[in-house]
Amino acid sequence: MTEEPKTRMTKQRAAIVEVLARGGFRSAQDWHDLLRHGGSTIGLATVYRALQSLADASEVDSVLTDNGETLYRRCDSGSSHHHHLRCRVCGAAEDIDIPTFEAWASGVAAKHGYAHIEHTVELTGVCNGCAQRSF
Amino acid sequence: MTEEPKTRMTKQRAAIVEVLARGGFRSAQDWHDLLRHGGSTIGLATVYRALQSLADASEVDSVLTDNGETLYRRCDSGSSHHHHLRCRVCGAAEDIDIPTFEAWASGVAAKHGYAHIEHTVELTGVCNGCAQRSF
DNA sequence: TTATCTGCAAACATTTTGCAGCGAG
DNA sequence: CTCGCTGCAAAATGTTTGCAGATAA
Repeated sequence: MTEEPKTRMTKQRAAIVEVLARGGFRSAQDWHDLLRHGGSTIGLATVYRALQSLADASEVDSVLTDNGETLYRRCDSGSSHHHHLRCRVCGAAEDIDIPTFEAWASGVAAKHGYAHIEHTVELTGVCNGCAQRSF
Repeated sequence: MTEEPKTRMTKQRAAIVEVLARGGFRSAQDWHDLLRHGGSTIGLATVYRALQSLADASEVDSVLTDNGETLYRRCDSGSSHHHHLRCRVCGAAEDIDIPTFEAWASGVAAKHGYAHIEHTVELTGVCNGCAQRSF
């Protein structure tokens, strides 16, 4: 039988969930720094493992930056598939809807004879606040 | 003064351009394997450096996979900004047009007060041929 | 000639894994 | 008591860099 191990709520995992609650996209290492900074002695590997399992459980979103780092962010649980508009300067992110995009993607795929489509859409920019600060 | 070094057409660079000509997205290491397989004794670092400089010169496209690898492909020179529909199985890729996407992206960005927008759109699937082969 | 390119190996950065002990259930 | 979780350090991966010698222009 295929039996999934059940997740235990440890102090470390709780700490991770807590810092994640403050929102924003950060790399695993950044979250780790944040935790240590807050007094935790949690290990980096543990953070990676926890973020991985949380991502599997769809409790965090993960996106890939241009330089190959993975960023994680607490996911609005219950909310289904969506995308983000992220500020390159301050890391803030808005959840955005793609009303026509999903349909469009399937359409293009079908037209080319492709099946099992997956898509990555990442929008980045400079938010209002950061724009005023920089220019 | 800022003086850009000018590119020399060496045997290795020519070999790289040649294998790139067969099309498809491949990782730097895959291109390297392909070259060695074809009798070249080119070094991996050279392949990385060449792909980098070709990418700077917009002669190759590069995309980032989910597992952090960078894939490179000869770019249809002259053709402007576009996106791809790539087969996860055989690596084939179609250039696709996004008529409404660019406009939509700017719209969403404006609505949220974001400027200097950049976007990444990557579609992957299983192409007709591979689908028949697998199922 | 001479500045760029090359191959090699070592350096890097990020993420994953092995292992012995800890601790939630 | 069990079995998953933890921290540490070591391994793995993908990419970049330093250097001495080769080579295009």
